[in-house]
Amino acid sequence: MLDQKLIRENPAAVKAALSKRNFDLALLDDFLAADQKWKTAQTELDNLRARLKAASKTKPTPEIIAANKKLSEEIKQKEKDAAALEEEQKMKLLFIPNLPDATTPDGRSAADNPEIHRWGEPEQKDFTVLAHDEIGVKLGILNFDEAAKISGARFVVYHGAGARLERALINLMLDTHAQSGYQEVMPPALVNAKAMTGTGQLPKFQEDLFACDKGDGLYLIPTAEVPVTNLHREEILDGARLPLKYAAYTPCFRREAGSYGKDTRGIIRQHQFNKVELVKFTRPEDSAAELEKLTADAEKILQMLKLPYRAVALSAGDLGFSSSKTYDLEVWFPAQNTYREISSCSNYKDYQARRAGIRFRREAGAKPEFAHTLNGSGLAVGRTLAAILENYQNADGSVTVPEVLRPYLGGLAKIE
RNA sequence: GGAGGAGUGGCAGAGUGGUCGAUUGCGGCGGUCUUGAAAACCGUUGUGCCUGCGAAGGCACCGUGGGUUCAAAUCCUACCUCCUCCGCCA
Repeated sequence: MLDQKLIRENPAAVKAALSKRNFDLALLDDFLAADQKWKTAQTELDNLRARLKAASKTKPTPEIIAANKKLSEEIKQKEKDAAALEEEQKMKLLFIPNLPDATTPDGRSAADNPEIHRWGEPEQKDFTVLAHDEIGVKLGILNFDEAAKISGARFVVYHGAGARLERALINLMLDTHAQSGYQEVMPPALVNAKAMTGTGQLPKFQEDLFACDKGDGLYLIPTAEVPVTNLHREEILDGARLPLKYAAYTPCFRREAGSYGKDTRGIIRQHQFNKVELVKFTRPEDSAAELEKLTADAEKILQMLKLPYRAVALSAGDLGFSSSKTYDLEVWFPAQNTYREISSCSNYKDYQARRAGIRFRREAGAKPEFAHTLNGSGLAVGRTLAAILENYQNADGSVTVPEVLRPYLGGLAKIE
């Protein structure tokens, strides 16, 4: 969330920044009004408490007790009022998105996202490349009928070399990131509401999440960003140890509400998919440079796999709710003749840190400051597999295994 | 799932109704001493919110919520987490 003092003291500047997003500025005024109400009530409450506190320290004569009793009742009522007002103020604050970074390009939608650079040249094939799902079914490594039977739409069953390829990709990614200094972690895939609030999925995006309905308050994670970022929730980190870098493989679960009709074929948009995620905790002054490095670390996987891709910068209007700056990596899909997102790398600055209470101390005795958090896919595994099925497809319907993966597949060079 | 025990400041650990934001020790920071360091000694050392240009001041926080009371770290209650034992289980 944003710093409430910043909103109070510079409402015009905050509005100007938020107006670059697709955000209803009236919500900001709502917040300011609620904030003022709460502050007034809280000040009155503090004054009453001060009176009772002083009175309670004197000897308890009957008169004093009678007077205190009255005061005490007044305080109780005021406490309820103030608590309700604070709740309202906080809730409104949680619905205000992050401010776009100064370097985030202006623009209203994905159509306005400028391309930053391209890597690799899409191979010119002298045959028609089949879509990843079509070739996957033909090769017997993807099965959508079985998935529909046991789970429903937007699920897939991997078989044989397909299952093995998915696993190989996970290992390649984790091994590579470990060598780049990321600590591998394997977190739970079920988390509580506090964690979801800390990273910004709740309260606004509840309908995008799968939730357990047995009253245990647990949600299936939509990304490893949630458990890994919340690893340090309500902590004060040692500034000397920053940046902290984590890499995690987890399955991810998304309802994909509101994406009806989009990517209904194939494994591009599934309710459950695998992803390796990179997460960093940095000092504020380092986060911009760390975003560049994190993006490069994700790109490295695509380069090792020799998959053509491009990097785009998300324009302010296309930016995720909690992000201040985001680069998307888009891999080439020959059958669709287009680049599709395979990684999203973001600098959240102190937005998640403030929600989740993630702070650090520059040195012993220094005041705690909010850390900056960043994360990015390194990469979405299913989409990587899909990209391989298309980019490495041969005229005879076989698929060559990228060289870097072969050691993970017992030397397998071709799926046929 | 059952039976017990415990959650207090960076850590350890006192505190069982008012004078407690909290004794003390360790650690941290500053200083004295020393050529320097160690030791010793002295001082200092939590977080958040609000008012204020500032100096300063006010309030809250002893796992979390609710309750009792004029007054709660302290009593009651529910929940969470951890530990020990039993059961069950991959």
